[in-house]
Amino acid sequence: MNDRQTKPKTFALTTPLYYVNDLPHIGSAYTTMAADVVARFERLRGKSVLLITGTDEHGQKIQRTAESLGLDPQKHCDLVSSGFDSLWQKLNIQYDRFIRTTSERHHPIVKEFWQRVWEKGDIYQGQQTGWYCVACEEFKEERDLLPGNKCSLHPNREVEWRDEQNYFFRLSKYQSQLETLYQERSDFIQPVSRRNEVLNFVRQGLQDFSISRVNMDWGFPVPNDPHHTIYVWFDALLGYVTALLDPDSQPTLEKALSQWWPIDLHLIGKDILRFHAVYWPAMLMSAELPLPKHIFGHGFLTKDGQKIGKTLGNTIDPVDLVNRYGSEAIRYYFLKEIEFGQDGDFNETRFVNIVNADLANDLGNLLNRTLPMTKRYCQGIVPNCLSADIPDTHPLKAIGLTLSDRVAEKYESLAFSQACAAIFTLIRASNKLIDEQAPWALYKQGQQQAGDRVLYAVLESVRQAAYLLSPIIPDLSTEIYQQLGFLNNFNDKNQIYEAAPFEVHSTWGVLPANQRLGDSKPVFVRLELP
RNA sequence: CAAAAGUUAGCUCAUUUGGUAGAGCGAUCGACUCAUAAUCGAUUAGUAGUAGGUUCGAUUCCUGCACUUUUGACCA
Repeated sequence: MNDRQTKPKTFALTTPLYYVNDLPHIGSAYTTMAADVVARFERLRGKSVLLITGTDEHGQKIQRTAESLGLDPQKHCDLVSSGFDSLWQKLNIQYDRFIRTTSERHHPIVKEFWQRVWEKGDIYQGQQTGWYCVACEEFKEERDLLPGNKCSLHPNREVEWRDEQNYFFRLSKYQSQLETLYQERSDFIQPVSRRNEVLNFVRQGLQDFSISRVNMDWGFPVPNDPHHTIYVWFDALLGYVTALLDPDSQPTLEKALSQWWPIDLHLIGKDILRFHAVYWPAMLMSAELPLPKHIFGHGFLTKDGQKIGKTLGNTIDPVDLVNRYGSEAIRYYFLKEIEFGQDGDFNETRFVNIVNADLANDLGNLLNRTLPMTKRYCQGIVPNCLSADIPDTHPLKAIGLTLSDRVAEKYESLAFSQACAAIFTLIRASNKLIDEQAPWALYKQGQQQAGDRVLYAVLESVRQAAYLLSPIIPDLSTEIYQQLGFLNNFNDKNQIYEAAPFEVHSTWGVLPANQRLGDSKPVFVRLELP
């Protein structure tokens, strides 16, 4: 504790700032749930945590989408942005900052950063020439065009020859610095497969990229040249910086970077890896600012083994999903059943089966079969039993003694699935112990102490499991804790560490003997198959 | 076309440095009754994509082929 006061441990992490071109999809929900789990885990072990999420709202695509809907761009952004926010509420995401790139505090930060890079000599005016597809809003390589100068994605539209002045960022200048970075900090980009992608890309040689657009005004003007608008990515990445500002502090780089910088972890989908692993560090090098510690690019989701896409019409609506099944089931499935980092599949039948098997049958029922016996044979209080009286070789205690360290290691490496697997070995062993020891028979035979030991060991194991699972299923863990007679609420982010510190509650044997138990009822109701 | 990753029980995945493969889910049978038809046990199944090579021995190393996925510069 003293150590904590003299040297406060902080942890800042981000989700992407989601583009408000459309309503949130399941992929955004997936990233955000994972980020929330990391944030909750770090808070649980006593760190000061800043979880940043938000929305990216500039760019021509937004402007055009708004127009097509007959809306003012800002109005459109407000609507979609609040859609993200309300989904995060439904999914029980405890973010600390929600940054919108259209917020007025963001502009001075972007301006100042631009200025800094400009003074470094890393921004220059150049000519962007090439075939431009208006529908894509992209310059196209000649080799990608269909016969007749048609865009391959929009075969009914001819591309246009553009020759425009743009501002460029000297990315090429940072090639060797970036390569050194990847070399010296091999865990900067995770997982390894993502790192290799980046290494390959960078090895091929980096070209400068344009960071401004003309004929577009939904964005920030380039300082001293208002005909140009700052390119949306340059603006968006800096949202991570603006988000660090305290609500009442001045929007300056110095203020923003004074407290939480550098970011410990950028959690992203693999589609935006390059922006975070190449452009972003180069921009920061140019501005002479410290770099984030880790970038983790997770995989994509498929549905029933098929790529998800609007054209296929097989999208998963996260709002619909959470309305039908609740946040706990969804959080659990995506974190437990999908190897974080790899691509993963969502199949509704499988989802229901897994969640029922683990949360209702194994975990929920374990508590629900034990509490009634405790009521009947122990007057509704935790059996009068000391952990010290239970040998370390006891089948549950033996697992529980090393579980905390193993699980913490898994959470730290973002191996959520493996964390769950480790915890569930304890839960399954508990169900097994009850069957083998048959405490109801022990009590009927008058063997009170033997029965008490069984029930204590099981209740304590459920408690430990609930505690360690709380970053993933906080509502369920809270319900379990309360049925065990605790008052803790795992959603109370400012007090959970003080009330139930990790060093104590993550270990086995802390359930107080004679504690009065709460009311018992199933903590997780089985889901119906679709 | 090029590069990278992958192809292990019906499904989702594990198998630190090569010694004939494991878990969860599902299925079948049995046991028990404290419990949310829950739990426990047993069974089930894999010539580890394919064809070769190195080796006493390869899922694990090398090569060819097939299939899947990703990347190949500004698509959040």
